[in-house]
Amino acid sequence: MSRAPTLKAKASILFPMPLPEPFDYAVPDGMELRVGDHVRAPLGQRSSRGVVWALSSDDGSRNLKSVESVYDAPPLSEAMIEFVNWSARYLVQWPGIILRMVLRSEDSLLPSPTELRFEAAAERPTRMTEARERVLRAVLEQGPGSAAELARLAGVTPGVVTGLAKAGGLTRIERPADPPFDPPDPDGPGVALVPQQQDAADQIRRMINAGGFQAALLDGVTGSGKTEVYFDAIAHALRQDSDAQILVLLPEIALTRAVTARFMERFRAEPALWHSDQGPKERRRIWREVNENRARIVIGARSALFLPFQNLRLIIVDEEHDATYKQGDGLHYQARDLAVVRARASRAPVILASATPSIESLANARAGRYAYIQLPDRIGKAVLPDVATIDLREHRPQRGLWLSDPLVEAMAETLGRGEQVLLYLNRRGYAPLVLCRDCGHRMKSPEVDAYLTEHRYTRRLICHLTGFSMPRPDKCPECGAIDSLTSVGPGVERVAEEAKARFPEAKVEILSSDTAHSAEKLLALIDRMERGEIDILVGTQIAAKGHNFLNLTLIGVVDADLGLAGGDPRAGERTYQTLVQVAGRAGRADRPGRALLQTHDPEHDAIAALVAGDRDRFMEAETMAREALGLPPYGRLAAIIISAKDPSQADAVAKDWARNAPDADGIKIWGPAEPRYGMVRGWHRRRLLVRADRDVDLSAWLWAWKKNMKPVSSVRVTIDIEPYSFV
DNA sequence: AGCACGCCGACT
DNA sequence: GTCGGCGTGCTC
Repeated sequence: MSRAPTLKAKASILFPMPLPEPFDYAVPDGMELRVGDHVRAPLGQRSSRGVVWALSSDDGSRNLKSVESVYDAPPLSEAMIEFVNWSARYLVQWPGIILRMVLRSEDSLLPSPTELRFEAAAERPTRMTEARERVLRAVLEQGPGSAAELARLAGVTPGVVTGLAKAGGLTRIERPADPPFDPPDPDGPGVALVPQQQDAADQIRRMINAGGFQAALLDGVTGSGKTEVYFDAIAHALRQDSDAQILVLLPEIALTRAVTARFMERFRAEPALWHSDQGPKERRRIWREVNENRARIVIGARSALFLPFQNLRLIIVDEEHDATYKQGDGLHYQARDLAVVRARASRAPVILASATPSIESLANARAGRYAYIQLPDRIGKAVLPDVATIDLREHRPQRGLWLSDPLVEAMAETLGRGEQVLLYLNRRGYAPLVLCRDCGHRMKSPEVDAYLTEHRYTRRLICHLTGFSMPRPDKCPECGAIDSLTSVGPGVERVAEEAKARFPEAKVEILSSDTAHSAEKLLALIDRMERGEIDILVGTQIAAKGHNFLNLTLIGVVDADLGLAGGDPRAGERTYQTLVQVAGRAGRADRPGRALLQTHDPEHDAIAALVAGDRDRFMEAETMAREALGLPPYGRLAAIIISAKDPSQADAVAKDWARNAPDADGIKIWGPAEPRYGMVRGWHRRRLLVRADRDVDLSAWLWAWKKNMKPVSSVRVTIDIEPYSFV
């Protein structure tokens, strides 16, 4: 008589590491495991955190190690696992690399630690001292606080606070250090939608009602009220499913304080705000709260895509065209595209919103893959500004100056009316290049192939790529000539200097990532601009986004040609989008604004279309150019970046990859070539570019290629799907 | 990613 | 004689 073998359970565990596949472990007797559970398991000499990727029965053919322990936390959802698997395959990365993006918060699986705080007690202790008196005053003024906080406020040692508490003068309260998020209220105060907004909102409501995945492009000009429309969508999603989670992706998180306030007002609860420079405590809190489905509305930068949502019912990607959605180092990904993947895995709708949609999204909308929702008109009296060009060939500023006469005249008029001016130039610092007049030596960054930018305010030369910086030397490091170094080209500091010289009475300020390096600094500057304490604001990219400067009526674009040149097929589109955004800053109130673009090429499609206010014409021209070249979305691109300390080794490996590419129809390989920054931090880089027809499964082909190549230690190979910069 | 193993230079 | 540099290889 044979006994059925007792089949034990086997768990495949994925670790957040670059391992090629999940590893198998025995499930010990009595351990209950679900797919998605967070576990610890022995890996080599150590114990590592991982996730149960699959469960099956163990045939006993291999001697497996056992799972060590299970975390008492909700498992990752099936949708999450599907998302990780799918994006790993798409991005040609081991799944553990993607999982590492998910498990970024160290101790968020443990219960929230508690912190001890003290509040005023009902009665005073019998023994009072001067120090205790001060502590009590601090509590009454400031409310409850930790011993350290109260001690600092009262100017005593923390011992006094705890002593007073022991004596009965204070009550101890324990509370979680990571306070839970309150549920949002879909019926908070909202703005009544105008008919065109209502139409758009109804379309999105129908998508939500239908359930399941669908993508939509919400195409609305600046000021058309897109935000109210997606607020309505969020409210609707919350009403349909009281446990729904909603993700709102934004490109520039530093600018979301104002947005956060709007969310708080509309939904009567704090939204979770996720971005890269949020402190570890807040990250831990948000990760846990998202995982336990208490953080219901999450506003985040691109990495919020990897948060462990349990019941994601709606994704909104605001300013979907924005280039910052493309992650450029470490893991290369395009958050807008992965948002669509994530929505599909979650069987939920995704809304891509923009006033200047990307060519990719427009093409998807035209082809019917995305629903196309338009908001053609500005709300209220605000009108789009008048856009005109100033031909720099005709109105050349004097040597070393950057503002043409017509622009200066327009500034004088505007300031004379008591209105504000924004000068836009996407270049930080004083000058983008410093060179020696005697020997022609150009000041370069030591580890990269890039020029140093002069910052006059700090009197330093800075590399914007590596962060390297040095004091501005007074003699040429090459030929030793004294005072021969000269600053070439304009940066915002230099333009501000010129504006000050032209308008000595005006209050001039600079808005760039150097002057607004913290959210507070940025808000303070924006605040002063709004209150009219600044007459001329000189700003970079950072000034182009989402503020309402009601008294701003003139935008001067110092160099509208920046970015139009070069081999980047997206340059024209990006310039156009930025110019529309910048121009859209003017005349948001009932006062019409105008924008003046200084250019050497007024006939260029992007500039001409902007002046004509004819976006469709511009997009049409760009789309046709891309189609003719077989570039995205009419073809697929991938870059293989090979880097090594030894340049000849980089060359050899790059050539080896090129030689060993699998044969396939509809695929073409260019290179190896040296990219723009051919050397970064001592690593020499080479690049292969792959173009594939639309119907080719480029990821599958790249996988075959990658598996065919033997990894060479000391040489790094990175694959970048849909690269953005390949000039 | 970690971590151990391994094979060559300057130290008590 | 040994401590330790980081190149190479493995982890169910």
